[in-house]
Amino acid sequence: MAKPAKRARDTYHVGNLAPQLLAAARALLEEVGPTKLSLRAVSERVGVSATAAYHHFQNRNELIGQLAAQGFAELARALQRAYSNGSGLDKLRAGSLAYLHFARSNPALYQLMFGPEFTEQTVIPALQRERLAAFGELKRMVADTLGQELDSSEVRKASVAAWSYTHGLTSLVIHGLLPGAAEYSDERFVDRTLQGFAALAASCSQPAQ
Amino acid sequence: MAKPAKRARDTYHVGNLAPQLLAAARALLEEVGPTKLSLRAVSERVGVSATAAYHHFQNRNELIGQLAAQGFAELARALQRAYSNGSGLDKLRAGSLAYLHFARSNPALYQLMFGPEFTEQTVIPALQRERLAAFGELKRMVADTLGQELDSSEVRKASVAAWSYTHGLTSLVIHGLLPGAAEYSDERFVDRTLQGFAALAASCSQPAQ
DNA sequence: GAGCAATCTTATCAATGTCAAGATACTTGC
DNA sequence: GCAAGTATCTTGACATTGATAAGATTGCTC
Repeated sequence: MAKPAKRARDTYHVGNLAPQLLAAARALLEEVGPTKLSLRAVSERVGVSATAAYHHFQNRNELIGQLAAQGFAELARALQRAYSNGSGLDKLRAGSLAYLHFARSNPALYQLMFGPEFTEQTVIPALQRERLAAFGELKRMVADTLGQELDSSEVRKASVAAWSYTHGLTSLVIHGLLPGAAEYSDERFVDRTLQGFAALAASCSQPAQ
Repeated sequence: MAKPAKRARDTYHVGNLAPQLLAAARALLEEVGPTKLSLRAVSERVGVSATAAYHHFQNRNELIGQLAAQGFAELARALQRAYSNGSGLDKLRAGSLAYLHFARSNPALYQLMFGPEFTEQTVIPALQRERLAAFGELKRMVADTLGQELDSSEVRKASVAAWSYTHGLTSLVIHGLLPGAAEYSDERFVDRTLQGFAALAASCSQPAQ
């Protein structure tokens, strides 16, 4: 039986709060957008007081940092899956597709992951770690494609190039800066952009008439 | 002489406030970062009450929207200047350099320009206009390089590719996701990334052994 | 079961965006 | 010139939010 319950608050949460907060924040993030995620709204959704989160996270930045870290971990897994399932030369394209697909499925999370909240001072260790892990996954893909050492200068340069192009395209799509960003398919964006690169590369190798 | 000045507030600002607010906001933006720009701090810097801005801007979003629009206008000019000063095939590289240089000179502004604050609903007309103008400038550059019509499908695809790569690289550098983001030169980033693309393109054209 | 540490709540504060109402400066018709 | 009206600016206030401090509750340990 419950104790006398004279003044016992009937709403007293117990245990396992951090994961629940993260899950609620993750869901709320996509509902309200990356700039409007408030700790209070997250706490209310879990059914807990406004300050309970401070016993599990140092501050708001650590909570959204964990969210972003979680995002990078998922992105890395998606890349790995796509690459191992892809065939031949299409493997890198499959990686790009998976990258874009992840971002379009979690637009607010993606914006948070690359958002202005995390500077070199305010980045939390978990986020830094998952970031590097995701980039490492990409480097593995590139090294495999190029058939070169993972830490070679070639691989580093090509990885930055691949990441730049994919992240840039994704960022433009997510922000709605490209016409038809809402309805077009992932494949269309990726393939058209690859065609664009081919055209640029061709015009660079052979001087203009 | 001043009037009796019995209750006359000695701090009563007059005229030309909007440009002053924008200038102060622009400066403050780079000092405190794109997420911590408050209207009150801007107003205080100009020496005006906290709510004076509301007679010139509908809300905070419109003020920072004007800032972002201003940024795109400057970016377009920088691109144009670089392209017209460049020589031969280096013209596109000169454009990329100018783009990266602009962003590294105005990192907070750049993050604001591509930040999560402006969705398709909350974007103001001036920002939309300057965005399109800047992208138009890039399309002109690409059309000239390819020697094709400005509104051709080829040019559109190549422009998105060029913008994706440049924006992606810039974004990674600005956010400090690339090692040595602070000390390396613009040229180093751009040239190494272009080398990376060349390596990727080569490995795609000739199947792996 | 007493003591203790972890967890959760309530109360509170400072900062911020925003609105409403009043005060001040500029402009326009006469 | 000046009175009326409009644009501009200020004061005052409110709701929301991140954060801290202090007290209440729970579960663990001996």
